[in-house]
Amino acid sequence: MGPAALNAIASPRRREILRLVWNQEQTAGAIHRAMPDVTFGAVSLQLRTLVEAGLVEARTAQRNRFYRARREALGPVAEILERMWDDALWKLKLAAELEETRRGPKPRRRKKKPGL
Amino acid sequence: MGPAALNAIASPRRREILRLVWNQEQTAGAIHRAMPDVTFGAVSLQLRTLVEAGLVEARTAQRNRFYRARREALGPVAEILERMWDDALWKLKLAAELEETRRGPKPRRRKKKPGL
DNA sequence: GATGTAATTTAGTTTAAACTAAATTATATG
DNA sequence: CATATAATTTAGTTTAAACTAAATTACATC
Repeated sequence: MGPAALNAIASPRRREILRLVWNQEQTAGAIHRAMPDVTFGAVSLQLRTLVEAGLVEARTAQRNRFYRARREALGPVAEILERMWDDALWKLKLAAELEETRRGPKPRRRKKKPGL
Repeated sequence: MGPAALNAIASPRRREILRLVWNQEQTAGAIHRAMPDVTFGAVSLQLRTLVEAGLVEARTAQRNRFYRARREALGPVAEILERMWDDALWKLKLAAELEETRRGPKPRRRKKKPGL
């Protein structure tokens, strides 16, 4: 548990990802599909932060990249997170939070590719 | 350990404060004097964050306000922090970090008070 | 080697945290 | 009540994190 790990679990988004890969590995694509309010790129960057903090590890297979939590790296904090996720009150709080912030990525006009 | 607590301990600055009030209470002034690279106002705001996260509590006496860590609120994380602070390697790392970032608040021209 | 799929990386933007200076609140003391 | 001390709060700025769109890499399949 270095400071990078403390920083990593401070972000709700990264905790969301951590939760998805907690009990079984998931591909980057599956993780992204589970959180449709952000782009694939954003998910990939957060995965990188988690890997660099040592909280998640990756395995490459063909065209996929499988991620899974390194629960042992969290030590006693693993239990804290599990309690947070299990707690019913918590679930309500999270639902309210998500309701507020999750309205999907704002649609932007796609830049026209300049023909050569 | 709510998410506010996880967020609170993610900040190096707040961990620095937490460390100062870990074993005995300190006045806001003493805390500020121990970190001369930021203003008193900045310290006060971080103290507020820590109190709101439930990690620190305050007691008022005369003109002073004494702060101390609520170690019990951190549960198993208390040990993690203590280990971080005790570890010699850690001390070196922190010293290097501080060397980089701590050069005191940038001096700014004081705005002249308009005479009425 | 063109096409398609999975994911990462880059460069730039937006959002939120941390900070500053100054104003303000509260309490004590002459 | 004026002055001084201790701390907080406010309003605005700076810095850093999170995000986006588009480009790029990597590996299959035709």
